[in-house]
Amino acid sequence: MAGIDPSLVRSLPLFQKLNEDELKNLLSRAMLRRVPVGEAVFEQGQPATQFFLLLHGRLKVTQVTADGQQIIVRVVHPGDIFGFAKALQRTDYPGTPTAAAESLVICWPTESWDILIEQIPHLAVNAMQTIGQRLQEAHTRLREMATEEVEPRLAHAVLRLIKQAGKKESAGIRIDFPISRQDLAEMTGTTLHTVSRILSAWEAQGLVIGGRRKLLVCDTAALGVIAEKSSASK
Amino acid sequence: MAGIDPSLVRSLPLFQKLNEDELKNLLSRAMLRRVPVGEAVFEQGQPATQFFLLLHGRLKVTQVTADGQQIIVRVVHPGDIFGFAKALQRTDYPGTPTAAAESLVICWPTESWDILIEQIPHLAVNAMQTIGQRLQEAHTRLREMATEEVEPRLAHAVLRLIKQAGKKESAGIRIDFPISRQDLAEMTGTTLHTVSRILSAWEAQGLVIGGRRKLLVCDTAALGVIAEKSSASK
DNA sequence: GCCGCTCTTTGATCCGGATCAAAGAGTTGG
DNA sequence: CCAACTCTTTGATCCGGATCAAAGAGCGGC
Repeated sequence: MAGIDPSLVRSLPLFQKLNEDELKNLLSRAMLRRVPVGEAVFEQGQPATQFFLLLHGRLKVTQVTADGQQIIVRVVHPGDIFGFAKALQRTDYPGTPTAAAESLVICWPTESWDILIEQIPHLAVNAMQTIGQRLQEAHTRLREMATEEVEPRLAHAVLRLIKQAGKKESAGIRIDFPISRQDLAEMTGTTLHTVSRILSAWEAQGLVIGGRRKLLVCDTAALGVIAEKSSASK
Repeated sequence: MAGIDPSLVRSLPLFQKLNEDELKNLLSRAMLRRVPVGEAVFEQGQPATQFFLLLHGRLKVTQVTADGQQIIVRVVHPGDIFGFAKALQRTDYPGTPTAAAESLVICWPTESWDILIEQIPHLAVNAMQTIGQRLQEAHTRLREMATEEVEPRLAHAVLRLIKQAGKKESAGIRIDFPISRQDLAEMTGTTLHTVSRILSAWEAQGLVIGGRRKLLVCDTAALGVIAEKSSASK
């Protein structure tokens, strides 16, 4: 009913294989929603009534503990589907996706999931791969958290962000959305103080250029070395 | 060809809905394999040529880093499918499942995955849910690693093991497979020394009864309190 | 342009838990 | 029943990074 323009999503790999009618049908069930910076698409613990696709912008997915501690479990990039709790046999959302930049999402009611899967078998495969990749990233981060010190962990996190959201500039590669020291701390399991100190040190060595909610990486290779350096120097 | 007895798997929820012929067809493509204690079903990094179902026993899935550090990513319990890298768009196995107890697994060649999915749509749903649960567990552990101190983390890990592999006994609930202090350390991101100290303290308080590769939990509730205690005492 | 806010930087101190070291305790095989 | 492992316990020391504290710095609003 909303009548989302098919051209908005035509370029996404997920929909590449659909014909005009299928795409129209798909979009007829959906709604478009703008999410201003700082606003959450939904809240952790709420009943999962919709699932989503990010068109533009960037979302940070956070989880909070009972005592108010927060971590960033992942970043949602344009083209990613998210909030499909239904497929995971959940009735509520496990985290809160907050707009780090002005964002635009497509929403479907959860009831549509089964119908969509049936119409687009490719969607099921895609969803499975998506979850699979997230699982691998989660395991990688777990291993990092368990075995590495803070500096290599931060280097890994920054390299991942560059790979997922890097934008080439003359001076280096910029992380293409606003990210604070606090955010980086919540992604690596440390404090903003420690992140700040490390980034200052990197900046002194010319590896990165910092700034308020900004980060520009000048020497990717050097970061890679830091990321791989083992804590055992022997 | 191998002719696995259908009665072996009939009780598993995964196969409940199949009729006799479907089950026979399914098993005709599979092989049965015994895995003695300490042996790996496959090795991290090997090309994924098969996927598996654990019938009996228990497997610890480990990942090693370049510099030889190891962590336990998860434990595979009877009835779980594992090693289905194909579904995740991987060509090699991301971890090494080692038998913690004498185990029995069913193996299918990866080529069978697509055929099986087609014949048992339920299998796809099941696989998706399985990965979904693992993802949630991974995120939970990430949050714990990032925000909690060692003692609550260990308590959470033990409680999870009890839920997944607990066996009621007169004196409490036993973790139903051999698990060492080193294993617990690799599950919680600490050292065997610290695990040993904490378990000793718990034993002194009557919460658990330890032993060589053994653990019996007497007071689940008290462990729950430890697990939830916030590091901030204010 | 100046005020107030949020975010970042840097210094000083402290502590949880890693590391180093070595002695118990079960278990297996000869 | 003893020897040789492997696994666990416990003590002593040390240090990475958390915590506490406070001073910059960029940015938006009026």
